[in-house]
Amino acid sequence: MSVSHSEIFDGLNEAQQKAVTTTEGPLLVVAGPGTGKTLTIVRRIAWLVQKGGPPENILAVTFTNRAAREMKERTARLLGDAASGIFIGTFHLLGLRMIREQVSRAFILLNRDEQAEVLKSLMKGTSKAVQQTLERISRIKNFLEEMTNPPQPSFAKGGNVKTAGELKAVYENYQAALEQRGCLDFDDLIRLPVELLQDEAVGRNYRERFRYIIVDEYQDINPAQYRLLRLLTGTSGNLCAVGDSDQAIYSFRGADLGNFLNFEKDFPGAARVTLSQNYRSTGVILQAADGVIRKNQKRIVKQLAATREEGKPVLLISVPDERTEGAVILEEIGTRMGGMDHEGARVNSERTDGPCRFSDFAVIFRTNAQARALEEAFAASGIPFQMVGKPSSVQRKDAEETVAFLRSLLNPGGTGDQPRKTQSNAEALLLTEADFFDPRADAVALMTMHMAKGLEFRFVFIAGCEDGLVPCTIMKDGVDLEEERRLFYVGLTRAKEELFLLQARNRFLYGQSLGQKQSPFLKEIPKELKESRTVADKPKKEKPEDRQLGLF
DNA sequence: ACCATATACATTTTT
DNA sequence: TGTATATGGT
Repeated sequence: MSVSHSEIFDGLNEAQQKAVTTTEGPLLVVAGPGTGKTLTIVRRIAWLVQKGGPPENILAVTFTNRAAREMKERTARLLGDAASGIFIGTFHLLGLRMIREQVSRAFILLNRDEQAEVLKSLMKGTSKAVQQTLERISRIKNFLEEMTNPPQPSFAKGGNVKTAGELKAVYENYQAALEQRGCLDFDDLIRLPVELLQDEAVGRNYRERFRYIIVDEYQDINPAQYRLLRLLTGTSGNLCAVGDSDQAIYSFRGADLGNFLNFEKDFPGAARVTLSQNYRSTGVILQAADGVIRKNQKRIVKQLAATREEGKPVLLISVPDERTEGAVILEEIGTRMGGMDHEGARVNSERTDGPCRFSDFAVIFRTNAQARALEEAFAASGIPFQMVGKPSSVQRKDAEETVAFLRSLLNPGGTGDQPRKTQSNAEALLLTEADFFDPRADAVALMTMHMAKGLEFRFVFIAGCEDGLVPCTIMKDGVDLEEERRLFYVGLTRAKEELFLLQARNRFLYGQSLGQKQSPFLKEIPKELKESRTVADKPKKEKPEDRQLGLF
């Protein structure tokens, strides 16, 4: 084949090499942030191909289109044509393909609004009640809830709770309606393949085809995805589970960290490789992050080792309110960008780390409600920024038009004889708003901690490091503190060079003021790693940021 | 059918 | 605080 031994192992450390070459039997790859996880997976795929097996035997699944795209591109770059036979894609794309192969090529995939429309016609109640019922149907389809279970207390507040019997009836009506219209919802893309694989012949077919399975972000799989994998793998199959217990941040949606923690019990004889060499962050950032995450109990412990310099201390900045928070962030960005000449080219960049681009900066926060103040500050400054996960109005329109067009091509009662173009385009329906984030756009990225996973930036600002927000306890009690800590950890470990943690002493959110106390997680960062700065309550008559902002 | 006003309410969300 | 839904008047 086209790829050489040295190309596969070039630049890999020992652990990465082991993760690449341990191909037979179950394998758990514990991959901390910035440890070359994707590189390792890509090289593993190359190794499997180089060993001579058909590329069709390889299945690599991820959660996001973003991750799948990256993996696909890098694999193609390394392997060329040989890469085309490998399945690299999201769980949902895999399910989609299986349904096409086994059931039908012509069906319509319903988005959330369309689901609601279908359900609305089948039940009485407010649209809120419809949403809640939809949520329960989704939980059932993902095996998070039994159909016969009594209603969860968390659903009781809407006042439109269904008994188990009522729910069952609505569920069945809903499914019948989908079937009648030739529709599937997103959950069906996993649920239905799980059902199909129960069939002995179908199961055997796919197990023989997918001899080598790689699953990225294994810590975030939910029960439905777990079942799918189990059915594809069999008991002694070659399942390579890659993930990090410390970055499990989707349990609120049914992701079950237990799958990751118990992998070795679950798959007896499993080998384990830990990738702990970190190539992303400074030593200080890694130690700070470790100081926080080590407080968690539910984890597979690993000690990240820095390969970069120690770096600057983490800067804790206390500001009077959320407006100052934005201003301080802008000021720090301005300082690092230096001035610009008339053409917009940057001048004055004598940093050893190279000149900065706007895209080297990210502002990360816990709740979307915080975005407004920051967005306003950025908009007023003229510094280019993009909200990750929220497409601009132009992008939204684009996406809507594309989806509408694609839908117009699909005939519900189709014979299954769709033109090829339509078939592959239909996969574009799996695209999500997050896929419109353009990493090459030279703009500061603003996003929630959840959206930040998998990304990295030279300079990271975490806004709203206050008790009540980090961890986020203002809305609900009984918050999973460990998950909140992981979320903060994800935020911290996005930073390559400098990390800023901002705390507003007063913050107006949801019509009330918060933020007297700083986040308890800040105390978990060893004090020798941090430096504090306080911006006084009353700024002087001329705000310092005004001068700096004027440049842009 | 429409608009104005009241009132409830609020995390995170890969597909 | 703001939004989104509910209500009440015309």
